[in-house]
Amino acid sequence: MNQVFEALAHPVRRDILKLLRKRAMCAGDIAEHFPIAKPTLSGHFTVLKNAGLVTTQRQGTTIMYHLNMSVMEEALGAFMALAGTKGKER
Amino acid sequence: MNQVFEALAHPVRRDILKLLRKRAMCAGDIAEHFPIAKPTLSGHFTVLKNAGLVTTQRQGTTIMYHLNMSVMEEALGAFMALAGTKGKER
DNA sequence: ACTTTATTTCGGTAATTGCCTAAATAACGA
DNA sequence: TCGTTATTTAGGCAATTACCGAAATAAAGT
Repeated sequence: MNQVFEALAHPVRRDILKLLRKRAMCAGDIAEHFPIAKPTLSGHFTVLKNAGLVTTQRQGTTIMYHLNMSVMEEALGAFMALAGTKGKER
Repeated sequence: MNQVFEALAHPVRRDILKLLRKRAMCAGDIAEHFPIAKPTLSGHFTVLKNAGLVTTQRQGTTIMYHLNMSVMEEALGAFMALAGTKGKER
């Protein structure tokens, strides 16, 4: 869980997650949304992957990045425990 | 909000918040819960304070640290927006 | 004014992070 | 197999972070 919080600490990584919330995307498509070099983004992908927040799936020459919702939910739960919120009742 | 996520990235800082969730505490009392030097903890306090997650209030020689619930809730909201959860309906 | 207690600031070091360009790898089509 | 496209890995650098011990500051009691 520590790796998750560390991954969330960088604004670009949070923006990547926000993009992937809509749909899975390949590295190149994601790169078009940011003014930083692709190798730098690749490093961010690695951080997100190691945290379990995204999964990858190669499709030919491209690699699709998927948001891992279950880990997102887990992190949300951990955060709520921290904030003192009882849970996500509805 | 970025400062909040950065503050949450360190496990010791998250543990400090967890402690303060129960009750406000002074720096010395908090220090007893961690095997690290007081100047190091003082640095963590500064990070939490700059993020707005805690507030301080001097009482004589001691300084009380209070959890700032409103900022915690804000952060929780930002996290939920990230996770795609609609909100904290109940 | 001096001492004690609580906490921070200072000065320094080792490790990590974030970024880049250049080079390597992977998959594909001609 | 050669060239093209997509992405990662390697190498390097500047800035930041996390930590410590020593010194400074703040408040209070004697």
